[in-house]
Amino acid sequence: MRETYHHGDLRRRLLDLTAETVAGRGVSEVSLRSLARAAGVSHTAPRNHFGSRAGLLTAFATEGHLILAERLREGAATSFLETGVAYVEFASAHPAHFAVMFSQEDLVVDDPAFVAARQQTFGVLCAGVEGLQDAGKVSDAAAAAIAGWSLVHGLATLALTGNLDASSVRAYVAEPDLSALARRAASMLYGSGTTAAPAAAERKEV
Amino acid sequence: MRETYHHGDLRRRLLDLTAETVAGRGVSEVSLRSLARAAGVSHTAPRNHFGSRAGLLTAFATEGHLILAERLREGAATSFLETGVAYVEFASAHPAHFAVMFSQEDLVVDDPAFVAARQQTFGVLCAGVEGLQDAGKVSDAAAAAIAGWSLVHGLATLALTGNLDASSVRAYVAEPDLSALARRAASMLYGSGTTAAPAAAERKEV
DNA sequence: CCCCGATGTTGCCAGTGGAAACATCGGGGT
DNA sequence: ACCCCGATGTTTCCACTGGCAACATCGGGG
Repeated sequence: MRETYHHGDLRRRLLDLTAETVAGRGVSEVSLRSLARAAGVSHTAPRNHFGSRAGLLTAFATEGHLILAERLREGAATSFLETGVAYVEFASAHPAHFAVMFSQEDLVVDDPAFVAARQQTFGVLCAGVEGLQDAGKVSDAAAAAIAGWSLVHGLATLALTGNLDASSVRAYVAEPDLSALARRAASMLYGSGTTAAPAAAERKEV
Repeated sequence: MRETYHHGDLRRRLLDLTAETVAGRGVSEVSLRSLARAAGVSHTAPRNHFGSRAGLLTAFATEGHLILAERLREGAATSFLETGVAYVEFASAHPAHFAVMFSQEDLVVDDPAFVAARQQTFGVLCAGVEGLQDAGKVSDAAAAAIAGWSLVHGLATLALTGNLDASSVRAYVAEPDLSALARRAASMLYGSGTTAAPAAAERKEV
């Protein structure tokens, strides 16, 4: 009843080890050989599952997009603002996945599974913007889409890379909770139209 | 009258080769040895100038921050909106520098020169936000600072990593000019307070 | 004039990605 | 029930890289 022949699901184990390594020491420290050692297999075993280092990172990024799309759908059920908050919360909860997903470096960008998973993420975002447009809450839907996505993506990126902590901007933001900060910042963009009391908004996120 | 003893300014040459390599094939393809070969020197010559691969990338990132800070000062002379536009235009004009500056990976983050240069960038941004606050144009200066920086940083990041082109969001943005797109998106954030006719705003940028 | 530090070279080592040839396990077709 | 064959994993090899140590060279300043 073992899931695979010899190891017992080496593929799953390698993806988990990737998450640990990226979160702890950065994506550049991810090597097929070190992961193989950690999993107790020979140094070419990972190639049977991912083909190459880029293949491993692509599979990892694909996993990330599937999780993110699910989180965005949950947020979208509440409001477009919460969709953005969910975006930042995903980055905070899965920093390793987030870092790899958008690196576009060392990724097999035309991998079918990856492209499909990424399309799910984009699909939820675009659906949210269409909702705003239909409700007449924004005049320039294109700018709203780009601005909203850029804002949450930039906030997540800056927070994860430590640039928020290291900067003198830190003097402005005593806010330790990234979710609350995301809600405050995003409210500035859609403040009048989408939510009157952003800090009190209820959420169903895990 | 040669600037250096043997090569003629190997340091400058290596930084230029780094820009070419990062822009063309990604930061992971930057190796001290390949750059040394391209410069026609032995494989350890770069170590005399940068100490290590991380040292090279840190020097490269430092150079980027000095350029960015200068561009931001020019934009800040016009308006805070133009400061944000200048941020995106820098990323577009110097994609290699931008990618390395915020990677926080393979960087000697406590390098004094790097920290000082980064502080220049943050200083200009914070000064711009203080200007907005003093003018009473924003109520929540902290959120405004984070939101503004996040928006332009996210837009630049998404554009450079190709996620803007690859996504179905592309259906919304026929806008080929990244500067104009940045102005449209940023206008949504400060539209009422800082500029009435964003598209017509004059600029002194090069 | 000559010493010494900046600059560059040669040789070495360990770690890595990748490929080929081979071994093993066990499910499915017969 | 048997055995073939593909999935999984191993062994062995190569080229490239980062880093270190010992050495060579250049030329400005004491």
